[in-house]
Amino acid sequence: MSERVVPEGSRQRRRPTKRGAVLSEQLIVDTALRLVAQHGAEALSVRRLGAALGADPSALYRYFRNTDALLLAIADELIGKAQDGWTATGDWRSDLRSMGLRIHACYLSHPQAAVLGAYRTTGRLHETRAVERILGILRTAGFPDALAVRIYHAFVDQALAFAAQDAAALSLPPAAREKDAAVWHAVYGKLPADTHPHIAATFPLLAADMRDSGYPFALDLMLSAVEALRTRAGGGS
Amino acid sequence: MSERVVPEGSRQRRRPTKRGAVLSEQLIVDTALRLVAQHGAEALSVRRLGAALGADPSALYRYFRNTDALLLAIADELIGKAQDGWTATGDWRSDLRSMGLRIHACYLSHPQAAVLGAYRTTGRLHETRAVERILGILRTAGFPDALAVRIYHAFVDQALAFAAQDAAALSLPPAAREKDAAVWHAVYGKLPADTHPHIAATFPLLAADMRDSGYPFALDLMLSAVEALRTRAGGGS
DNA sequence: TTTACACGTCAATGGCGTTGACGTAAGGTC
DNA sequence: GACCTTACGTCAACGCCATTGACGTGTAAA
Repeated sequence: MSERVVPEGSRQRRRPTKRGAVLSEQLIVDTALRLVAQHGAEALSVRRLGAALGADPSALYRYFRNTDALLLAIADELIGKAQDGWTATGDWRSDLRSMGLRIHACYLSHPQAAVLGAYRTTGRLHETRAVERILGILRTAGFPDALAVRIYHAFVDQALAFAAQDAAALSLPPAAREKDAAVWHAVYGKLPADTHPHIAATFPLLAADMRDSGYPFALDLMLSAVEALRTRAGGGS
Repeated sequence: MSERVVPEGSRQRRRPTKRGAVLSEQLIVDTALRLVAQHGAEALSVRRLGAALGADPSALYRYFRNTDALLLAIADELIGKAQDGWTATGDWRSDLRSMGLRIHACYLSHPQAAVLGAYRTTGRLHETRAVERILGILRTAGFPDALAVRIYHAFVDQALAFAAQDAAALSLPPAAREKDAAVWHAVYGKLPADTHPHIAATFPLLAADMRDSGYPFALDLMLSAVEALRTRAGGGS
């Protein structure tokens, strides 16, 4: 069997579907994002996507080898959205900080899609750009290569992991989400001090703190530690 | 339709299956964990689990309302396993460190369950015990309550987020996982220095570092930052 | 105008979770 | 031991899923 997928660049014969849609990689990814935004991650199937596009489901296999390839394309689109309009200030700490918060915020604004792609390596355009930028921030700041790489890895994984985690919680079915939230008061608020003294002693603080994401504080902790490493490693400024 | 599931406590008629197995909630959860451990995440389906138990797949619906309930039961088992045999040394930093690494490692050994359970608040026994322990470590170390709570939150979310993230990557179908790994060499190794100078300059380091989880280093960074906070906040020792 | 083939369509395969109906054997009662 | 109730294992079916090979049509190049 010869390859079914034709790379987007060398595509020339575009033929409308029965229902008049003219397909393209971009149209498919956009439609998929819209589908997920409107009906949740579980609404994303080849069959439904085909229906939303006005095409036979199997037509998608002319554009993506399988659903996994499609997922990667969607994930990369998200990474791109997160970086749109970002510019470096030259201060490594605030640059990393803004980059991290942007990734987190962007993924949270497309929670269902984030869940699907946050742990993938796409190797696509937007991803390589992000990698290059973050590595650039660190190396320009004077971190030696080996250290810059380790920090890059920890930083990126942390941003994506928190983003995926918070996105996943956001995209639970409303019933399950409310029930999970209620557990804090229903269970933790009622634990007796003799069996759970530390929870009992801090409960109001705990319940308040757990309502928001732990990411911003975790990010600042990481950046502080990195700053300490930098001065010790002999950086200046 | 009356409820199909009978709570485990009030179960009295145990009837062997055709192939001689006597089912129970515990046996099902254990078998599911074994299935995942032996044959990978994709081996966990109701039909295969039924086969592994020597029972008709639909028999499971006498014990769990649906697969989600089954997966939550499995996840709860995981929280317990992560803490089994853990004891405090009294040194807050190494206690937090071992707790974080345990959670991470335990979740990674059952990826499928970890993915589903890591962002849920169950409020069940094992979970409250873990919360109490971690808060205890921090408060005993002298952190004031408000700070202890913020650190607790960042620490736990980070451990669970990384665990879920790495577990998700692990539970990809083998084909996709290998492809993601291969991308590092196929794409990042071939980026030219004029468009991606930082990636080109650090590629061997990058490819090597990305093979492992970023969590241990991220955890150490967090602990270092916390230690700095503690001395500044006026703790002793 | 002709020709080649890209690509949308169709039909089929084998997997999945889940459900309603059914009968059998287990347990309680006498 | 006989009888009843019903829990629960089994069967068959439904509708979903991703994926694939064959087919034919319309497009674009020659």
